[in-house]
Amino acid sequence: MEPAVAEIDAALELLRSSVHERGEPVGLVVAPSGSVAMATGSVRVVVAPAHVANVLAEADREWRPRWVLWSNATAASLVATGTRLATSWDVAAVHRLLRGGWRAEPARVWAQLHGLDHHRMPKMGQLDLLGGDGDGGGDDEVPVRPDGYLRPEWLAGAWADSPERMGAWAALVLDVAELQRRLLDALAAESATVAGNALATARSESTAELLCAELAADGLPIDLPAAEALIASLVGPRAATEAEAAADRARRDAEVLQHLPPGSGIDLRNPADVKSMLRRLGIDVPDTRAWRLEQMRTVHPAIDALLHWRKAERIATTFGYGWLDTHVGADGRLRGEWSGSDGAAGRMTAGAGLHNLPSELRPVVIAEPGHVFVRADLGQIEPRVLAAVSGDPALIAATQDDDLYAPVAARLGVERSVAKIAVLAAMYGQTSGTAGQALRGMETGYPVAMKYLSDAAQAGVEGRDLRTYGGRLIRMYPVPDDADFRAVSAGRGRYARNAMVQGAAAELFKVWAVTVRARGAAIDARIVLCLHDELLLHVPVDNADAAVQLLHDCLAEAAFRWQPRRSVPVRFVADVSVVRSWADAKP
DNA sequence: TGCGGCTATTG
DNA sequence: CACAATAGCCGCAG
Repeated sequence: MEPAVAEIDAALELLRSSVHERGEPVGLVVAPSGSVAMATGSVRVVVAPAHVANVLAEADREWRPRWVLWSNATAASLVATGTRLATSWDVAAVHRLLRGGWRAEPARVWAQLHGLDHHRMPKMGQLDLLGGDGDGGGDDEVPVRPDGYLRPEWLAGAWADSPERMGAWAALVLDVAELQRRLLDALAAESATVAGNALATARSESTAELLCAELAADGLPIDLPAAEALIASLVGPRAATEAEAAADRARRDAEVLQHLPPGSGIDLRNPADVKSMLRRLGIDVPDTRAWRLEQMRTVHPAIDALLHWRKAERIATTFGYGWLDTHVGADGRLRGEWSGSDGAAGRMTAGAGLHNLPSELRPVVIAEPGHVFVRADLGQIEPRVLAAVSGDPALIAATQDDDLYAPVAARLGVERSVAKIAVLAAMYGQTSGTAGQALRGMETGYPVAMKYLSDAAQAGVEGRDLRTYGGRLIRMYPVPDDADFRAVSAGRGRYARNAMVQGAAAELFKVWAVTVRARGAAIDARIVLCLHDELLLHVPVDNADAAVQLLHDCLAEAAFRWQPRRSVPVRFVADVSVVRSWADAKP
């Protein structure tokens, strides 16, 4: 039974006052039907699908609450019906921040917050053979069972069966967020240097999930005819039938095979075959990767042909017509799945080739009529982040330069190129080659930063968990007994060393991204791509200059918010350009 | 059918 | 290939 409109208005007014007067966050859930439930500590309201867009738009604009969501699936369903929220507390994102890993469904989050074994969570339809109630007992209308676990029926969707249940589900997510907030407070109390800003990270990571939902829905503008033409130029016209596709494949293969004795039966797609082919040509290589074969292009014509074949084959299989058909809509938008934080260090990831699009294909990423791209990438983000998180005074001083490697080279007394290798080697844990000599200079020149990195590596080797500057848990595990101990633990050391830098960089990047998202709305600047240290905005032509300024201003704001207690702040720089095609931005 | 290895691409 | 990621194809185990 639906409440009368007057009742809803009265309830919304109560909700508004709890947000306005007490600054309360609002739990928000969306049922499959499109109905929405909202809850504060004292008020619950359910809104029918027809009114959701209007009610949420006004509430978001007028009340500005922090919306509490179970996950970005909620944001995705809202975006699908035209609602974009300003800020959120994403329980799944915060769970990943607090505990590492990827899985963060409500049942698991709830169990772990309450100290319950998540391996023993009740499942749907499970009979309790020890004689208890099969459904866990207690009141079905309450989401929590007497044993403390959430009801599997509710988790499977029964929460949406009635307005009362929806209200309870929205109230529950609010309780979960409060428990998470307390854990973050405790974290800050126990380790002010490492996780003092974990609460801020929780907020920016949450809002980044809203951004991900929008990125997935909006997509990246592609000139579809240009893309078809480009692919055709690389692998030929689109095959009409399966047989035609096979013939095209055979024709490409023949370009390589013609350089070999006939009937040698080489499968170019089988690396072992290719390797034995090379051996018959008198070439012995440990593997057949392109960088290794590159130097041997002139040794035998088959090698050059093979490398060309590999290039075309990649377009044909991964970035060919099938890719266009699957991921580019009729509206010319390339859409992929977005994740706000991957399992390791917390970078954003994307599917559909959005993060590994070959540079050859970038020319077809073209702004829509009346629009331009404003592209910005952060300069030398990782060493600057290392300066910030380690607090190394000399490295912080180096960040004041537009080119951080220039003062580093001066301090080490080496060429700039050597300084760059040394800094990167320190962050990645490289010890071999030319890096070794330069690294010794780093030890004396930047001891604080180097100790930060070696402490991280040591923790990794010993299997001790770490937290990034923003509070993300980097889970480390003991090296298994049967493993090659030295090799595996060295790998763990490199992984840990890098995760602390890459993870912190990802956190700063997301603060920047959500700041741009928020401030950019006023000039219709939409983020259409996030690429680890790069933002691509799609902007009306007339607002391009404003967007350039916006990107710089938001970086300054993000850097300030991200490193709140530094008396000498690290300087971050962005290279910004206005372009019609993404390819035009390439330096 | 799922998984590890190899390969290619990106930051 | 020093760190991270997605993705496709191959051979092999089950």
